[in-house]
Amino acid sequence: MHVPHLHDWPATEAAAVALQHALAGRVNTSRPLGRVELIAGCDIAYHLTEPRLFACVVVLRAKDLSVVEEVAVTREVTFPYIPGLLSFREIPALLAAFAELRQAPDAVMLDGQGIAHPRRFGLACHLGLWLDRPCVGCAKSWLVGDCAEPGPSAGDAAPLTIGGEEVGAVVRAAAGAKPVYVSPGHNVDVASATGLVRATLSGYRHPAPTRAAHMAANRARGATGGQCGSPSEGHKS
DNA sequence: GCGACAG
DNA sequence: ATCTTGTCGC
Repeated sequence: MHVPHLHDWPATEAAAVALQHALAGRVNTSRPLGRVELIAGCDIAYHLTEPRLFACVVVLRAKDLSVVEEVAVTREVTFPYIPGLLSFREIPALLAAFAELRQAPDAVMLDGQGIAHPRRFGLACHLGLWLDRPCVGCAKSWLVGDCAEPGPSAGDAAPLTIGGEEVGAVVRAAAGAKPVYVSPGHNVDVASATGLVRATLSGYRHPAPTRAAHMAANRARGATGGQCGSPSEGHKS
């Protein structure tokens, strides 16, 4: 799919924060999600010893959650991990992966926060702006906000708020599993973001799109990234 | 007194 | 994110 240029990449933490403030105002989380036939899940796996990462995008048919396309790319890590600035580390590679996609998905889901972010500009917001497409954040852990423990059953959810404002939901994707933190990234409202996650539950801790992407990313790494041979039988020098 | 920091 | 073995439960 075609990915238009949005901005150049900042090299410093201060510049990145400034860019977040500048772009946050362009995020739209007031619109319900329209028809979703194709949904993309994306994730990244890191090389075990080198500063390199593997970005993967998996497109699923919303109807039956079957995989229709998958693409993986590898890139050099160019930005450090700083809580609140994750997108600057992972988006460049994700964009490269999306650029190789044959079909443009109707919605995107990823591991990370949307507006449930200190500056209301999490990974899902940033990627959503770049792709100019509905994007939902589905993180494995808390970053900001207040919430209650969701019910014990799959699909149970509790609102996630910041200063009284509802920014997302904590969703139990599977009974007996730790909940997931959902928040809209761009071109989706809180209800639709939560609805999309609940509509793609597959019996595991993570919804199908993000789960498939996570596995695909690890597979991509395995082909060239992971260590080879056992630690004890490595070449001696 | 204060204290969750995405991946 | 990544390292890590066995183990408890369906």
